[in-house]
Amino acid sequence: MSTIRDVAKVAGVSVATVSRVLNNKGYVNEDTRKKVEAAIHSLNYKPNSVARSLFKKKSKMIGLIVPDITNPFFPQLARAVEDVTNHSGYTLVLCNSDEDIIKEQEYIEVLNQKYVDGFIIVTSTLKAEHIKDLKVPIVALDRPINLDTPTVSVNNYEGSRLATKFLCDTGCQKIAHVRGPYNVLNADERCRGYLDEVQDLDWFRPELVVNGNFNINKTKEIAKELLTLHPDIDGIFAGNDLMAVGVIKAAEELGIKIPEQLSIIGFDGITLCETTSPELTTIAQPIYNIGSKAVQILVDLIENRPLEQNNYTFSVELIERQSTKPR
Amino acid sequence: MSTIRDVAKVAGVSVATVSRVLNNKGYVNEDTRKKVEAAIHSLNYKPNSVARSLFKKKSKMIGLIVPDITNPFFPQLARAVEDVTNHSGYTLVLCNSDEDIIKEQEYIEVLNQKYVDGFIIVTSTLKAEHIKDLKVPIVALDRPINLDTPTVSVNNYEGSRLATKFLCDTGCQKIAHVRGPYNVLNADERCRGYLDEVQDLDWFRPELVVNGNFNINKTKEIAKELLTLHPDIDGIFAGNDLMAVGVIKAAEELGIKIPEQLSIIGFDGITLCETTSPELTTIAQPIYNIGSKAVQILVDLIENRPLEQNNYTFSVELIERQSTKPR
DNA sequence: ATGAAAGCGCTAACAG
DNA sequence: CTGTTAGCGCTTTCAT
Repeated sequence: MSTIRDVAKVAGVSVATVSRVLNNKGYVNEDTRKKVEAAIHSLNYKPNSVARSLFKKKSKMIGLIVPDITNPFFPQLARAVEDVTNHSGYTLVLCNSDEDIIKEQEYIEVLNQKYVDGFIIVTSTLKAEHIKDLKVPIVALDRPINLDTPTVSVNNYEGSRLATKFLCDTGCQKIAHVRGPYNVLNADERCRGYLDEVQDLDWFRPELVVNGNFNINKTKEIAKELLTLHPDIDGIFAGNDLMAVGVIKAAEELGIKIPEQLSIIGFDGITLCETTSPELTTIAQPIYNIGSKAVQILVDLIENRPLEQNNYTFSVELIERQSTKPR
Repeated sequence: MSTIRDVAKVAGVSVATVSRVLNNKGYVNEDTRKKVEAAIHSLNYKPNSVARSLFKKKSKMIGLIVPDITNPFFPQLARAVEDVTNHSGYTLVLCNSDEDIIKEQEYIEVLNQKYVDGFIIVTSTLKAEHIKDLKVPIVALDRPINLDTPTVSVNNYEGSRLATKFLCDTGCQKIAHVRGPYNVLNADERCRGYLDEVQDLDWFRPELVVNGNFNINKTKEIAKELLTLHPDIDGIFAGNDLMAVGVIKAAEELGIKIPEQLSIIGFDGITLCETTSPELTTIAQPIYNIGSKAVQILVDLIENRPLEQNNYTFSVELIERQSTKPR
């Protein structure tokens, strides 16, 4: 590996001049520039990014922390984030926190040491106090951290009303909700949307809301219980697609026909919806767009461009497939 | 952020001494060590890892390059790799190459600049020539790169014979194979296993092997065609689980009952197998173990411990579910 | 056992 | 327009 000194020597100039042409900064005569470029080329010189980082306290890396890389929603999201990150001239470091605040903090610590330029974080555990000492910008994705932190998410409340209304409109008479974990804001919002849509209807009972914890197997068990206890349930809105799959599994084991006897609708719009039988009707998030927007905002912040807004809320869309009756 | 100088000043010693206690290296008097540790503590000092990297040309990071993070096999693998990486005191940088040799090379280039200590690579495009200049160790995972590069994979050939034999044993009379992309070694091996098992049987025809490219939708289309052309096919071995799902979809659209009329078996053993209806019989790889072993080897290489073997081949296991007839 | 000083490869004043 | 030089924060000889 050749260094800036080697280039300077070959080009017959000083390291400062080489640095200037490298960074397109300051005056440099056209002829010397040519000489330097030739030297760079002939030596196949690449500036050492660690040395650069040490001086600049920047790294051209951004960190993405997600709670569970094995939930297909996050690879799809990460894919979008990676794309835009690369196109913006940065490198993505993808970290999996297991929703564990210790791991989250360790990753933040390590990456911070490495001078990452910013973070995109999906978290329900990290609070304002945990990030207040960070000198680099942060964008909260999917779930807000606090009001000060720029946030990109979708309209979970509207989406869940849409889902619930759709079940009503297609003839469901008793609709249950399998919600995600408490204190995960999107799960709470989706639950609130469901409640606001149905809680004044005469068939409504609080027992129709159960917690599936964003987990297939947990949901399968709890849905079996629910459907056994209330055999007249004919519609279930699951707080995410993973849990909707759990509901399908439960119905299957109980010999309940979908959608004839039971309609199911999920939330997220991951590709998994198309692999189940029946394929899953869902409220689809614009996954690529939210990932992409989060990076754009972060890069704007890193490069000191002012933000137009602090919060971006995307809208969701109902995608009708086979797990619900046609409208 | 305090520096080693601040610590030295507070402790009343030189930076060299601080460095010595930091690294547990060289002689340092017990009392001075205490003083230094106290200073470190009181300043909440953390050594700057970029400065350290610059000097040592190491970074305590390892890079993992996978071809497609949205194929659920890779998140599961990445999860294992991340786990062991962290436990070994390293940080994982997860990169998605889209099977694109340009992106692979860019990632290698960038990470190399950042002094990553080693790479774990899953690739079918990268060849020996592309990595020969790398000074850091590399481990090939899932797919070999060349004979010199330590490789961790599974016995694809045996696994596919096992799958094919199982279809025969459960009464299938005409078995087709949906293979993965050409020149992806595991796809080639799985195809070879199938062929060696059936090509001498009288019903065998070369047209029974079709290419699904490791892709659900591609497979669905091609399987519909195949099953229409050869309605007497009663067993399909798919080269991975994703393609097996494509086959399920195709059968569904054609009104073919699984497993009564058609048995399907996949390969990989990803969790997706349990979300389909019927659930998918598959040849399961020990995903966690292969990821884990790859890291162990890489870390041994990085830390100059000799390798016991250059190649680790794990065995696979048949998991019977609902997409095949019981034995 | 400890300290002074050189240097990892780069950038940015500052001087000329 | 170009060169000299002082760091960025750390590790490691080499003296003492």
